Amino acid sequence: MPELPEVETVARGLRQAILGRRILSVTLGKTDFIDDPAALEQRLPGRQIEAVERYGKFLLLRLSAVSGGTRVTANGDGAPASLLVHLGMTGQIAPSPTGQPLEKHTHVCLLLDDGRELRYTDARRFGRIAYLTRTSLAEELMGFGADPLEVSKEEFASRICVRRARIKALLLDQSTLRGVGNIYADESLWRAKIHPARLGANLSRKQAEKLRLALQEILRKAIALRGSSISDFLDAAGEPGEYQRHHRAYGREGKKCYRCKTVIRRAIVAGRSSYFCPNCQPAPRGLGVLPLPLGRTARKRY
DNA sequence: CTCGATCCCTGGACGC
DNA sequence: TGCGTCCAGGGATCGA
Repeated sequence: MPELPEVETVARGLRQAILGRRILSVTLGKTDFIDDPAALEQRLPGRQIEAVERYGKFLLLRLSAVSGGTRVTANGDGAPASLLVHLGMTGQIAPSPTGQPLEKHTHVCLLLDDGRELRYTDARRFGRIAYLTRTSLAEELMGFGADPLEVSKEEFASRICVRRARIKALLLDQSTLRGVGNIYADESLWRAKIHPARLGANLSRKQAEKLRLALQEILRKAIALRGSSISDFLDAAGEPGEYQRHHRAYGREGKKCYRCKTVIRRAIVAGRSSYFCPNCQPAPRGLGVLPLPLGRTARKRY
């Protein structure tokens, strides 16, 4: 489940591997997760990969203008462009030697000028790929929230402490913060000792700041360890991450809290499985019941 | 504004 | 062994 640290890991790997390469041709498999498949086939060949950036959970491949002969036409066809890639749940992107058998669920192959292929595989196709011009990229990036690694104390508080939504929902909301997913939301809430069902507006400034610092420390450590590999995350070199060994809440239902030995619980908050310590992360007042993961009717009082 | 429900999709886990 | 069912989850969308 690629979140900010995993996508950052992939971006760093790609930067090492494909920066400066030119795209010669495009081969597509299933395209139902690609915004405009024809645009990939027609607009990518001839462009050089000039930069690999991360924006929230998106990878952004900055592409040169089309070189050689082709002029930038009035509608901007040859102008610099970019390829936006979201890995969804199971997306992987990595260069392979041409001729190596295709992994199952390979849906995009970009033939590069060094003889390798940049391949995108995605079993569930929850990912997204889009060819974007300067204008459509700008539109795409509007509406994203703050970078959690850069956000200031003041901006974080102003985005969280005025909201009536649950803090778990706010952390997951890409228009509030960009890049946080289920794992790092739960980990940062555990570290900051905040229950996932608390409302943003009910957090004190001090708690919000504690959460911001916890989130930043966790994201930095996770990047240093090249992300969390839960089921199938692999970086651009095909290597798993290490941060899953440091999880304190996520995936630990029924196990003891590292701080207080209380059994970690799981409940559905903001529509997602949420792991928390019911002792360290006290439930907000008035929270009667939270749905449990199994069954629509099964409910439990906290 | 915020909520839950629904859909997308496949592989893995689990029950029988 | 094999089949059916449930479940994971990021994001879009829609109605309450």
